[in-house]
Amino acid sequence: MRLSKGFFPTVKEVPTDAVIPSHQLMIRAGLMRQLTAGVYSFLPLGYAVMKKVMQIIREEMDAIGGQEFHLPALNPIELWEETDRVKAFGDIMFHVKNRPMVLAPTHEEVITAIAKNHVKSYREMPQIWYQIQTKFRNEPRPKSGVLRGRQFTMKDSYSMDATREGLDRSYDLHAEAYKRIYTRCGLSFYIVGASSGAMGGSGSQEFMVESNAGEDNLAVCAESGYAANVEIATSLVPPAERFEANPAVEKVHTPGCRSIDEVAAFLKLPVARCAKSLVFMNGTAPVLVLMLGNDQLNEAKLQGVFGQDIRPAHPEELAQITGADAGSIGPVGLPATVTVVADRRLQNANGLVCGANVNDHHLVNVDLGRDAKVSAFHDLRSVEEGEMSPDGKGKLRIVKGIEVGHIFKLGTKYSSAMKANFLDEKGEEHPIIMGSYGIGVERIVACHIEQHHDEFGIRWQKGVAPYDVHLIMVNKNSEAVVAKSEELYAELTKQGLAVLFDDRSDVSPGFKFKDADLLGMPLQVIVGDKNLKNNEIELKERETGRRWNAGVASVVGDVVSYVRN
RNA sequence: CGGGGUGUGGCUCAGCCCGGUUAGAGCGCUUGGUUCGGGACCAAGAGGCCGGAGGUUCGAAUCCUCUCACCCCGACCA
Repeated sequence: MRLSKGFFPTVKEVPTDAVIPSHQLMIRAGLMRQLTAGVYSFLPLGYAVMKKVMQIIREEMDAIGGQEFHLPALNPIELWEETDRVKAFGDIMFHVKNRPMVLAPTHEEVITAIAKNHVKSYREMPQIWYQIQTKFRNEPRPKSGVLRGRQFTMKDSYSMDATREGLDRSYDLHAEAYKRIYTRCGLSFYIVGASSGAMGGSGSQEFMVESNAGEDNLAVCAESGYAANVEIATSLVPPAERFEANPAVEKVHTPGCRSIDEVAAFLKLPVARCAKSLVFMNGTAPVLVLMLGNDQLNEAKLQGVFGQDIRPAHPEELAQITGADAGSIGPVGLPATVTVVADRRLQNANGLVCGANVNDHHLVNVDLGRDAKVSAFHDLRSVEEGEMSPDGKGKLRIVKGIEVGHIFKLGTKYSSAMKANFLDEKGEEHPIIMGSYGIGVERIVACHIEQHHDEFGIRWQKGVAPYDVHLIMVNKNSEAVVAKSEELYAELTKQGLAVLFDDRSDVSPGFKFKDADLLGMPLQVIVGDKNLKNNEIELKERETGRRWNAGVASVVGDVVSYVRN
């Protein structure tokens, strides 16, 4: 493609609305333009990258036996009522105003509807069905360019198996395919254990790219390779102590002490002797949660125990339930209607300080087994930077990450709800055992830029670069330069390379070099007067900035072998 | 949904507090000329009912009220 003919709207100035590098560069390099919040038009150069990424995905999905579908984005709302996900998605799902229809935010329902009608026997499985299509989600706050949009492209696939073992195989196939996809897309990534959230199901892993622009926090350990979303991450931390002496509970006056630090300082006890109480409402049922010291409660873990509907109690509710305000609440002497759960670190603990359920008073010498009715101990705390990895091999680091893929063992959640059943070899009917596997296509593009750019622009890696080489005709006034540039353009194209040819006659050489660095093709071929007089052509590697000259006679071969590696 | 910020030519912004001729700059664009290896120069041009509606005033980009859009932080996030 000739730059003089094509549509490549580059911009020198950083767009005001873009704050992260990938967003800025996607605008500046003319990959895309925003239409409205969370909705972007892909311009030819950006779409060329999208197509490259989608092709890689397609090849790897096909390689594990995937079959590509094209599914409707417009769905009857009844379909989503069958699985109760109209409610589950809530405001996230776009509803059509003049028909009882919705815009699909994902495709479990449509896939399951097809399977229900056509997959009737264990003999017909396993199946892997996928699509690469636009999804719609009414994100409350779109942000970071294409990283969180209201309309985006997603590859999602669904596996159907007759057995749990089959599901495990399908899941593993996807995990391996995903590793190949991200590697081919030039991303370095973590595979982390994740919470399956509202998708349901038994197991899930996320593929995460480390980035400051990320919205998820990960606990990673370089020594052991441990990596987990902090929503489920664990660490090796000692439990609270158990003391021999176990005196009776005593109520003490603790004026003005609201936080754990204040209470510990006032009583001259270590923070690790304190048990912090938090009150939640599980629907209408109050739940008191105990954490050791200043351990942070992990609400995702709490939701794992009680479900999605649990929420912090309001201040009025606190007083009503416990008789005290936050800071003086505790597990001793609560009404039987209050469920008490505690973090595992508190198991068997005694000698604790807790709120007395009377403002400005605390209890000391509390033995949770003796003095309170703790119904269960769970892992409820958030891990902290610097704690030991659960395998004990090294310290945890907390990093931010961008989710570029998520794989789930769904099980039978959707097949049961929609009665998508099959007959096994004994003639017994069972719901199909499903998996669901997603990849955000735009996120791969944005993450690629996040990981491969510098102050001058993008540095595409070979696998996803929209063009293989950027051919620069430096000086249009030199007939020799023009002729050689045209010749190279024709010849390289003939060799099967995708060539972006800066043949513009109305911009200065400097302008062309800046544009080439901004657009970021892996190799620049620079045809200029001075080198040409010596029968040489300059080559520049964008990644490293390395430059070298090739002889006129060998340059085509050199470029071709560089591109093909 | 809470908190903060911004809307002025295609882009980046000034002007607004303290109302007062024809609303500015740089970049980009058009025309002509010069230039040609790291975002060139000269000259002449085109382009804006200052996000929208209402109000105050002799007079509003500027003050007041409402509203819309976008961005950021938080909440939320299969």
